[in-house]
Amino acid sequence: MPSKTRITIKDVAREAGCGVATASRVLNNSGPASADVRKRVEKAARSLGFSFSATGRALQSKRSMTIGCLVPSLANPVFAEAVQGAQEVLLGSGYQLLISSSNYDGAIDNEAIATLLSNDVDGLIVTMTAPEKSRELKQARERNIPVSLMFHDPLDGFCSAYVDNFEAAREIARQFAALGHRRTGFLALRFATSDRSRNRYAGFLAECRARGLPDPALIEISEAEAKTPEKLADILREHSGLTAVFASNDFLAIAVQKAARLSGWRVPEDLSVAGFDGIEIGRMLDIPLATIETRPAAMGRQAAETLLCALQGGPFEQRPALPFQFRAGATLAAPRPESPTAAGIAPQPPSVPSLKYALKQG
Amino acid sequence: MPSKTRITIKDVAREAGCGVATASRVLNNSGPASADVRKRVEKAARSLGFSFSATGRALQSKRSMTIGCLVPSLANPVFAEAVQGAQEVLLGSGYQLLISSSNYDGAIDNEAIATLLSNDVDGLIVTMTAPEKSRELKQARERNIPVSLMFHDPLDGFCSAYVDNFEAAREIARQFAALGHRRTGFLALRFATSDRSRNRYAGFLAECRARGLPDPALIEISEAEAKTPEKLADILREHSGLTAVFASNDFLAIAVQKAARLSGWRVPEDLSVAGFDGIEIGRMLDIPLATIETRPAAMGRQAAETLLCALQGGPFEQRPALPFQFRAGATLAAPRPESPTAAGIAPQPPSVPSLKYALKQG
DNA sequence: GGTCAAAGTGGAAACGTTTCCATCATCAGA
DNA sequence: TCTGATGATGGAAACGTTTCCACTTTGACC
Repeated sequence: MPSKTRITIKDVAREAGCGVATASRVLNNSGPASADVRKRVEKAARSLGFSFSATGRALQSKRSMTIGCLVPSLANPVFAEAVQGAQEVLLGSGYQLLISSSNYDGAIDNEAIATLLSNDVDGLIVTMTAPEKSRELKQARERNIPVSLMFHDPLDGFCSAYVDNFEAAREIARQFAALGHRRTGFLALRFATSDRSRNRYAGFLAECRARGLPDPALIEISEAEAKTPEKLADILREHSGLTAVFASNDFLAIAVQKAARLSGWRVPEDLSVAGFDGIEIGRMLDIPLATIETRPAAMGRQAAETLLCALQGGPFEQRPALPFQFRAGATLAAPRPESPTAAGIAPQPPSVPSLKYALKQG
Repeated sequence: MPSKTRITIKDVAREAGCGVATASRVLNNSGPASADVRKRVEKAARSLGFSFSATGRALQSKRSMTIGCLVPSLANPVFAEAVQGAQEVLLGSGYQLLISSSNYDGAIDNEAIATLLSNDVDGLIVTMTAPEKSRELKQARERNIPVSLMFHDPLDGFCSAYVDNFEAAREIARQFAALGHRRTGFLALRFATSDRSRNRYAGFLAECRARGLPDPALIEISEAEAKTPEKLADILREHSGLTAVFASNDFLAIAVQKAARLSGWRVPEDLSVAGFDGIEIGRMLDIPLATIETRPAAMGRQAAETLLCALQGGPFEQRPALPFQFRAGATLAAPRPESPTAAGIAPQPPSVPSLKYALKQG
């Protein structure tokens, strides 16, 4: 077998009959060269099929043209879309995305960052369990490597592309309250490891208290339970008396509807349900899902843009939180009047299924 | 600002009072070293916070410990899950994933591969528009870089982790036929650029013909149409007389149901619908979606495993196609008896909503 | 005490690039 | 014709590793 080894700039220079310095200048358009040698070098490069070794370049220029990206999991469409957004921004920039995922494991988070750092990434885009106490993330800053967070509230010296989970959750509480719900619950997945989940609960709780309503029940569930409607139904039955449930993401909200159906409850007549994230499919459902609409791709784009700006010598500055929007669905209605706590409050018709909405471009 | 520059093995050697060769041997456990110097080097490395530069290593060892991965888009959960699967396999292996996406653009596909190659990747995992005619992919082979395809039927010298779309689509045709459907349609997204979509149609068509049924209508739609149920409804109305539609993926199948509802049709009484992929959410729906269940994550895992095996000196061999399984839902029923073509065929009850199923581990 | 093998050690080359610097030719202006 | 400037060119160093090789030290055995 011919087993061609890599073709280097030396090969090109030899073929063109010039020095490597000249070949480099020609191929990079980075210095003077006669028309003659220029032609020879270009021809040689083409005929040999030469392409630069990013490694050689990185070593000499101290810039790897690589950006590290860490997310909990690409199996979660929210993160996958964010990465896709970042990828799109980076596409024409010359930067490559080195990706890692931790499967929601805090220890792996930090390991992954260390690995990315030792891969000489020029910047980092990160969503992780506990950025505020990550030694590795601090190391990145000490090395003057810009770090863009995604989905997290802004932190110390890092920028973040995020949506205000606290405020968004308050909006859900408002919607529930406006319909007359008093006994509500928050269904939390990965509460311990997700600051998003915690912020959503905090906002939900704060607004309920501000309105003099009882504290919402905090119902933590495992991933296994989240994807098994039967188990979910059992859990919901343990929390009888709830008239509205706020699920910490849309997928969970859809599972809750399935669980409700298994228990013989109707949504929204017997139970109102709201989600979070605003995945596309929620609008396609028979009973469109009420939810907070966010733009994960826009977060990825913003994180990448901020980073790119810093890498190109511009300022590295925090931008305002990305907008969210309440999407009315058909999963919300007033609680049944026979519920004693809701007595006296006039029931309202459920939201119209397909409401027009628009989000500012992210 | 202190602006610490990178700490190299030279710094460690100086701090430990030994040569770099010795420091390297200690830190890699790759050669003899006295207990004394070993201790000094390790202490120095720790106190300086040393970590290897992957770039320096790559340059010298000619192995970048990096695997390039190209998919059409991470916004499609099928691909995102596949990448996640690959990532999981690679996690402990020391290999990093360098990722690219082309947004279904064949030109970008090839550019992206060229870029990955110039990043000295040790292997490639690829899903693209036209692998069979990609010059860049051939280049990879000439450089002896192993290439694992995903989702594509096996090709020339490349291995592929795939599911047999042709056979799977035949299964859908069988299910339709068994219920008595004659006038069927295939709803195709990105037919021109997706061999998966084409293979599915081919299998569907072949089985219909084998049974003496009329050719299914091939209905190509745009992405904009796919995510706008109103437009989809218009399109479906143009193809009146169809009693069953096979959508080329689950998301589309769900959109079809929405569209049918908009037209006042009921699923499955007025229209049977089947999807493809087997996304989790399909099972949570009010009317669970009949579909072909595949395991994208398993494809990613297999692609990565095959590659890893080759990179570690083992054989690089094609494995059999990954299993698929028909998932019965509630979106399938016999056509209405008033349909003249279906007269005389006994209508069957719709499939049970929640059928137990199991897939062999991928 | 002398010989030899083994273990310990560090200098230097190599990987592919870019860039600094020195050299050389050319040419305009005096 | 000479001077100085300008443009073209290539040698060599540097980036951070690993590994080859040569050298020194140690210790065992006769």
